[in-house]
Amino acid sequence: MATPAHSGLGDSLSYWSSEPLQPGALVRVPLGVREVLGIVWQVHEQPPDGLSADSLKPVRESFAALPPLQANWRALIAFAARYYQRGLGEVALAALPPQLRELDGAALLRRLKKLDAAALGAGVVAGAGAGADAQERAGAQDPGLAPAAVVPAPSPEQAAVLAALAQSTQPVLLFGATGSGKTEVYLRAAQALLQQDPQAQALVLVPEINLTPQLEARFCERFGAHGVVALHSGLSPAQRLRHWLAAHRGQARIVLGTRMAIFASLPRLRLIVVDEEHDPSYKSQDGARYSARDLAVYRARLESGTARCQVILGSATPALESWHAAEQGRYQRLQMPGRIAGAALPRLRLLDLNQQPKQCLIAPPLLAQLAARAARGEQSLVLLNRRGYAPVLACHACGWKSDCPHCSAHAVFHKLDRSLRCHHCGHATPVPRACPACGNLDIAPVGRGTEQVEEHLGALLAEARRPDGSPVRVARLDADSTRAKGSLHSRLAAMHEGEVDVLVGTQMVAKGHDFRRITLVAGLNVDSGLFSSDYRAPERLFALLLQAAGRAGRDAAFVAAQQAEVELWVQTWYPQHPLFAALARHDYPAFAAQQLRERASAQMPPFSFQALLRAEARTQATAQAWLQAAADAARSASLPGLAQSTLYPPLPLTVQRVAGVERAQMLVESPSRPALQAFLAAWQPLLHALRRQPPGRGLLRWAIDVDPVSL
DNA sequence: AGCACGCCGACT
DNA sequence: GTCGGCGTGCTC
Repeated sequence: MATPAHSGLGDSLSYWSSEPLQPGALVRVPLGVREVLGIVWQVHEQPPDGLSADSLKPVRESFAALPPLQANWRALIAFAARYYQRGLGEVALAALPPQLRELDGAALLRRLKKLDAAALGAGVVAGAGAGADAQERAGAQDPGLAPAAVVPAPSPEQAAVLAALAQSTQPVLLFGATGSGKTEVYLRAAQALLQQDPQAQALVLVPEINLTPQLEARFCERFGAHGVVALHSGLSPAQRLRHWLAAHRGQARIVLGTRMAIFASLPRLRLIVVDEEHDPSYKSQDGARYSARDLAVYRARLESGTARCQVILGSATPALESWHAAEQGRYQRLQMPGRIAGAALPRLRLLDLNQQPKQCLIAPPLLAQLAARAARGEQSLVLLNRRGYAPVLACHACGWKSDCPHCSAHAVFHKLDRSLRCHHCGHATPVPRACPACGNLDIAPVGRGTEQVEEHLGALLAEARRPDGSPVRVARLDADSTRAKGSLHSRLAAMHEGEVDVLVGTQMVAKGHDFRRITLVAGLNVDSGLFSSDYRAPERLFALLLQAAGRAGRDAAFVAAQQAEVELWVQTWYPQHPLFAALARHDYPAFAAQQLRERASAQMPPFSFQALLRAEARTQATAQAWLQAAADAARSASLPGLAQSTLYPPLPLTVQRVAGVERAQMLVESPSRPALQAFLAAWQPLLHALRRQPPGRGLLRWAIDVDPVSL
């Protein structure tokens, strides 16, 4: 009747209970020597499939104070487990707040009482803990749906989209330029639905934890803080449990979160928003490798069985998969091409590096622009997708390079703390005085990172002045500079206050942040995105540059007052590349059409479906041998779906070794999703068995990645 | 996945 | 003599 967190064993285990239990009820059951949390999945009158009644252990206790997990939630979990080829119990239990696993019935009851008392104190919900009761009252009290004082009137574009949303019965792809006011559409769509149904709940997903606070602020401002909770891995275990319970008991009307929030228990879910739906962070890279965006679409359809549940995928640069679905009519496309209040879209300025002095990090015309804009009190954003000072340190005498001892990658030179750090495994060593191989003192950094750009800009702009005559300030924003808690916030605040004129950073700076005085965005090292072996690289580059460009010129009044030229500068050796032509016109549809033509002719996703079998072992040969054995086993068993699928040869990953572990993978591709699914489902038990046999001996881990986003 | 048991190297 | 390394196997 319950499902503990297994992988090798069947999907569910059976227990007996003297009390009647409902499907979805949370229980504690004995498993081996310990007692674990389980979910009642099915209730049988007789012990199922050959189990005798006396071989069953009893359910220790059930959490009667909590309403059971609903059928729709269980269906979502079951689908995710099946589709992504993982154990049911693993997916189900990973979807629950970890602290729930530690609590017994009495402790949970205490927690619920405390929460209800606190809520009562705050004048919110007076639930006694019994689920339906709590949900009734949550709805009846309508926590915080009073609109706040200043609600902007929707623009004509927003109004048209909202009208279309009200009629729509399909998943909606909201294709809106950066700065077109998509968030306002989410807010109003949520408001409309929540007002229609006093118990309805909305789920809003964002790609990164960093983006939740500002979105939370927007929603709280509009709806009041009571009914709004966040759900992401940055919360403390206690907060996470509290917020999860609020959602599960129907007290939270709006749940904001990262990809994991797609599994939140929401008994009255009526709206799902996936903001920046193209963002690769929606694809989980460990455990069950699910796509929160794809599950959002599935979940909305599931919920629609009971009542209307709308799903909105929003982006200025949709994933090609989503764009293709809209072209085919599976999704309804709604557009907001203009920026609110008539703000201009940045003009593209390509800097041909062939025409510039050799080895220059920042071409003179760009440097002049940065100085000129700072002099006028305008801000600039400089984007470079590499942390550290230089990606590698090298000895020119003997050819030594600062390789990580545990990974097949260079250790990055960080000048600020004089360390060599591997960005794959975290291994760090002090920078050597001399070449460790030949003793030569002349070892030098090769290539550039954000630290170096910050340093050089500081030096190059030393003579430049701001309007008040003070020196120009350069700051850096990347994972290193924001490691300390709260430092991201303080750096962003400094940027907002206008204390910083030029902000150098990794793609972190491109996301979401609303800086009013930015008029120039520059991309320094973008060419790797043009010719990468990863076929999704151009898509990602286009999205990154357009998203970064979207940071500039958001405040139309400021731009007008400054008479500023809002520009996106890109340094490249290939200015004639077609990607830039589409970028110059901000023409995502043309770019997407061109990319989709290429994908179609090469039979790549979304025109084919892929899965990866990944293996990790001490040696590359072991990993590959196991993958080969897996392929051989599949062929000799002629598994279903195999005839319509292609198994490619095992290959090492691009970064072959990480933290001393060799990694290899094998691509499976099929023009038919059902065929691929059938094949994977039949393959999985073979893989489990193969793990035990000779080729699997040295294997450390294996996993299937369905719909992988990086190869 | 946890978490036991179980059999071989460096420490109080 | 133990502490503990992770290989192997089990969980209704």
